[in-house]
Amino acid sequence: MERLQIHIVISEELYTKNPESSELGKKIVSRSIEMIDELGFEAFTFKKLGKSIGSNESSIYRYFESKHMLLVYLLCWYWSWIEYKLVFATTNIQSKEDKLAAAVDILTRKIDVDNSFSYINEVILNRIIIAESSKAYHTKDIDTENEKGYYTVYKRVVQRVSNMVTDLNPDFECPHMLVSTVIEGAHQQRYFSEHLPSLTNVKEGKDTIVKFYTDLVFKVII
Amino acid sequence: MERLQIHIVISEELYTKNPESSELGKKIVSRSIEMIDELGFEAFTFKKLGKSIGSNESSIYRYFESKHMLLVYLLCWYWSWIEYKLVFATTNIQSKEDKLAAAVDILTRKIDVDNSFSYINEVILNRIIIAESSKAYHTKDIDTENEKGYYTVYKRVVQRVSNMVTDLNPDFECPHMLVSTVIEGAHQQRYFSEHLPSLTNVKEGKDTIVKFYTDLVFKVII
DNA sequence: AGTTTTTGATAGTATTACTATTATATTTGT
DNA sequence: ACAAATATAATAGTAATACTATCAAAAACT
Repeated sequence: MERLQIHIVISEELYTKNPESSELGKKIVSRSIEMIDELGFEAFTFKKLGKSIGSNESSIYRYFESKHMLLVYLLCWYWSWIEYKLVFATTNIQSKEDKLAAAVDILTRKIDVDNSFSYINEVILNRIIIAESSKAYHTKDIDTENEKGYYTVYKRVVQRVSNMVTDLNPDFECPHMLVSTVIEGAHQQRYFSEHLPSLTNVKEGKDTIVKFYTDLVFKVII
Repeated sequence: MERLQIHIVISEELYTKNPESSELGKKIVSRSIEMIDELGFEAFTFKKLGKSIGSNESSIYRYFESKHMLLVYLLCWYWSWIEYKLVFATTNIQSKEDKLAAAVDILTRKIDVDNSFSYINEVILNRIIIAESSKAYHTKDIDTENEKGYYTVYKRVVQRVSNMVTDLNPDFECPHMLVSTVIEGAHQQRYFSEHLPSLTNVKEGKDTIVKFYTDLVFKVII
């Protein structure tokens, strides 16, 4: 991908102090991604993180109100990044079909090395999103948090792809449903293929998941 | 539905003492369903449950090793119950299309009152499955737990419906993927329609979700 | 050099997710 | 009816979690 001086801006409501504003902040974000991946979200704590980066628990709380908010921050970062990739990959594509196919590819493909953003490992972040993101919004606070706009970026990604669906078939009644099914389904299938393989049909080598959902989308919207 | 003297049997590995073997055990299960629904899985504790049923924390631990295992138990119960409904609703249907449609209906429909099993409220249990079940298998212990057979029933449900798909189209390559996408997708959409409505297109009254996934299945397997 | 800001260290709190022990009911077998 | 077996309740205790509060030390900026 083209190397640009771009920068992902995260809504102020998601942090207490902007982690991008200091070395410590960036370290918190980058190391937390690794640790959540290693330990799982439940076993991950700010105390362990502090110890691991040679800092203090209390310092981390100055950046993020709670580990829940850190997870929401990571989610938002991830979807902002996907949105950027999505827009980049679909502009200037004339054919509506090709455009939608490119979008589905971005949403369902396995993330491979990407160094656009120095201190964030997108490959690991992608694993976290797959394994842990449902824990962010399956809480009793979802409604107030949604009102505060914590999930705006994700919703915007769904909206963008829904528009491509509607462009192709203006009569299709459930574009959002289709797109969120594809996004969540693809993540789910990646998880299943590793841990509950009998719930899936992933074959070695070729990317069955991308093919399956691309095929699904075009068959459904006809 | 026909009233039968049937009984859902849960694998012994999922409990320390069978909750069906005593009044207290049944109370633990039925009240835990209500409380997890009210408080959410995180805020639900055995101490609160004990207090609420006029029993003691330590007594509950004699039935379930942990609240995680209680959740796994509930999941298993739920899928056993769905499997029973599934088999009941699809036997003796001659047409392969109708059979699959009946199966998809069972998997995606909103649960309404069912009193076959006295002490378990299936409507609330269904809400728990939708909101909390992902927390059961998104843990670092998934692989060992899967080996122990905690998710066998769920996998069997997917297998049964996959067989119906293959019956209709033996060349279709990803029946498991399709079926698990439908099951998880339908749950997800019900949750979204209540909490993140812009990710879905659910309309008042008619059951958009059932229609959407039924349509999807038949279009995809052609 | 002085002030502000940032970080680190320590302590403390309420709660959680348990385990262990002992006492008290309740059930059951004879 | 009574002892023995079993189930339940009450209490205490532990290590860890998810924080908050306070204060001192270090960096950074002016």
